[in-house]
Amino acid sequence: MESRNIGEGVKRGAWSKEEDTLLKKCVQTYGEGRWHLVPLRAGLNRCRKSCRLRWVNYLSPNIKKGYFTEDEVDLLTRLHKLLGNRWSLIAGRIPGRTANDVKNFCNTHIVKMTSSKLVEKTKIIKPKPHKLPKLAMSNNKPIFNQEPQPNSQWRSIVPDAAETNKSNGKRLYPIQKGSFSGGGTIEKSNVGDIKCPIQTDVGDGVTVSEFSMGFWKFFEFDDV
DNA sequence: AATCGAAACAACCGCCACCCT
DNA sequence: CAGGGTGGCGGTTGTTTCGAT
Repeated sequence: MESRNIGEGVKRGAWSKEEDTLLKKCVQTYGEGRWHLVPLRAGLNRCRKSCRLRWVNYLSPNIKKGYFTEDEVDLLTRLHKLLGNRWSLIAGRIPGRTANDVKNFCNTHIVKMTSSKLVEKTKIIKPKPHKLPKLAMSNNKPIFNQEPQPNSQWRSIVPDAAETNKSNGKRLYPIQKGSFSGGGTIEKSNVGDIKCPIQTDVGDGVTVSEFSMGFWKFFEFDDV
């Protein structure tokens, strides 16, 4: 790939080893974030976005390189069916893989698979009414970070990981299953089948749609 | 060995949400 | 509250690599 200098003299195109070294040193010294300061701190003639992208997709020590394993493909396929093109969200559930990796993989494999006649169309099962223990509510909103009840089925609510479902604007709250301790590596043995959404009346006129996949459980609140 | 098309990978762009002033 | 700056995301494009002919 040729390097191009366009516009304000900021370098574009492929990164050299020297640039990688400068960026690595900078992030190791100052930490991730504050990307607008990185070009200055690192002495790089690159824009903030380019620096961030290079680190996130290539230089970060957490990145797993190489082919996707069978388990990863299996998990990725399930997550893509559930979440659609939410690449960063999917990548967050597959240790070591970046959103760009996931996106590239899906663009070359999953799109092909779903357009193939070899793959059966996913059967859509209509949600069924389902009663769950009533959630603690305040002003028609669920209260998070509550202590798990002795007999509660779910615990470790993760409000920081809440996402907005772009198709309907509702909020998705991932909740970790109580039988699994911690948020460690996803193993195939921990990942069960994706279940169809279940609608639950939690009281106060609030309906919750529930998805579950392995030790992750998603609640989608109709009132937000 | 050369050529060509497909696949894989890397990077850019535009947009949007959030935060701060 | 409004506006600007920043970070992050998804879509897209460009380049490289690989495999078949």
